[in-house]
Amino acid sequence: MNIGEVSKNTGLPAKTIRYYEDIGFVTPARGDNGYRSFSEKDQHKLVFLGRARGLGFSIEDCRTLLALYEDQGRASADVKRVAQKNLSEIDRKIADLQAMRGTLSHLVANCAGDGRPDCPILEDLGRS
Amino acid sequence: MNIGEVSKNTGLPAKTIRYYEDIGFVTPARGDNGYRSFSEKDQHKLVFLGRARGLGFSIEDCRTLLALYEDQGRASADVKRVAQKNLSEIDRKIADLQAMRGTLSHLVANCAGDGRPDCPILEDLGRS
DNA sequence: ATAAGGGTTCCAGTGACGGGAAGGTCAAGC
DNA sequence: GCTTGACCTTCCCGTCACTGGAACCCTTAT
Repeated sequence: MNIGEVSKNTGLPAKTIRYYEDIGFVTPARGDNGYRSFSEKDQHKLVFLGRARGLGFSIEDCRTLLALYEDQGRASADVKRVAQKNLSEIDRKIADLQAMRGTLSHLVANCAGDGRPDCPILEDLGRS
Repeated sequence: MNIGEVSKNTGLPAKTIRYYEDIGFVTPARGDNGYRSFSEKDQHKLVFLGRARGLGFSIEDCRTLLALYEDQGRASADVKRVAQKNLSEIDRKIADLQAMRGTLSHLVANCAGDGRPDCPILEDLGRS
């Protein structure tokens, strides 16, 4: 398969697939014309990676997960540890965003949003 | 004031303050030795910027907010619009993260996390 | 005189790609 | 055979908001 078809099948942009080759996630064969020739297994890996990225795993975590995926003798504890770390990270990000959201929504609610210059948002940002 | 003191007072790293000068947020005077010499007003702006960044506003939004802050004839509607856009963006990010969190926490909960290779996390990522 | 602790500029790197240029290849239609 | 258009290739720069580090200058205290 050429990269275009793999892109369509996996939902990953061709640019991303080339990048994933650069960083060693897949190593597709090459045809005589220099085109990448992806196997089913390559495509399957890319689907795996797309899903892992979609769950917020970093590239390095994906590398670990892919290695575990291909290691029949893995311990599920190793997988779980990576996933839990990511989960904690996600929780931290949510908490950060919710703290921002709390302050900001309060300020927005109190701003008249009319033609007058008085604005609690700017007052808060500029308070001494 | 030298950059070190301003850094301490504002909580912003000196590197960040220099960067904020580069992009035109502040234009501190210079002493004979070439050192930056910050006024109270410069420092106040930096505090403002630090708070705005802390609420998730982008650099470009900060630029807009700073201009509005310094414009006595502003309309609070202009400020509110910027803030609401940021709030929407934050909401979108929270929703994305919570979707990840939902899937991931479910998978983590179902993973034994022991020495055996069976792992619902990898199974899900690799499902066909 | 020296050492510590400021300050300065400039360049490169981060994460995970995306945009776009310059060019090679392939299949279809005329 | 020629052209057209869609596809593919590599390469390099840009993103965002900084951060790290090198190489060097200035100030103050000992």
